Amino acid sequence: MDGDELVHKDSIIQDQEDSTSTPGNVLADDSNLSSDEAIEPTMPPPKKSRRGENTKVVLVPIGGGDGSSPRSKMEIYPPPDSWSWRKYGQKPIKLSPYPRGYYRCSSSKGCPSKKQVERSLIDPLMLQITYSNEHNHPLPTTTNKHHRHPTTTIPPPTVDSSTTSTSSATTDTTENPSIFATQPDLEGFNTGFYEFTAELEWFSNMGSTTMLNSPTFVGPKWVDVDVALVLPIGEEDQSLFGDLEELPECSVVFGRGCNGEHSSSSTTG
DNA sequence: CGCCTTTGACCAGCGC
DNA sequence: GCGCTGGTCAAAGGCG
Repeated sequence: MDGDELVHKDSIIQDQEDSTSTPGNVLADDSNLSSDEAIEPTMPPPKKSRRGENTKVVLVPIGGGDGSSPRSKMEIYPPPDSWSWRKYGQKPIKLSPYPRGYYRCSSSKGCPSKKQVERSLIDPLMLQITYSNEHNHPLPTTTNKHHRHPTTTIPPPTVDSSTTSTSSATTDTTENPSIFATQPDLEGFNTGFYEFTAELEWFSNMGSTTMLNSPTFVGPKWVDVDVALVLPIGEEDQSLFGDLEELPECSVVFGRGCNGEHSSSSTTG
């Protein structure tokens, strides 16, 4: 399961924009990423369809570089990107044992950019972030202007020894946020690709990126990933998505959802 | 004082 | 046409 291990340590980005983009030019598509949001003329009318929108799905391993058990579930930090996100809702997903968080860009009033954060079905250690729309404003120059520590009183973990290590006293994450406060050499990343990572700037912060081009599990089913971005993630991200803890009732739902698919990819150890 | 998180309710879209 | 699920809005509470 070496291959799977890779996924656990890295994140995966994929364009989920209808079929306008072909798997073949996914890499070249990065240059079109800026225009992909521009909605091509062939795009269907902007009707309020709940799917098939201009969205980018990102799989982020919350297992951290070490891939050890998640921690700091009691603490949540702002999204590890230069954008300011404000949570405006959270709902349990039918096919997912974990709730889905809805975030909206608060960097600008009229910014339509949104993102949904949910934990992967097959890999509880993976976070699936779906970015919608594009920011209609420049990236905040002041890195991490908002760095609050919302002492979100998340209900005590369901003591699920299978997924959580019940590591309560883990305040060491307070050090990691600093990495977001100091934007690394993004200039070295100034390419067409950056256009795309503009909203995923935190990815570029990682420095190391890897493109994948293989089927990836998206939501309740596997799909052909147009483009996948693999990068490491810090445990601060785990904290960020700490609120995506399993739902108490999900144990039942999860049972049917993780039939063989789940074990086929995760639970390597 | 301002901003963010949390929770519940309501509305819209999709599938059967 | 009905039911279900997903997505968004609004109100309340808490913290910096």
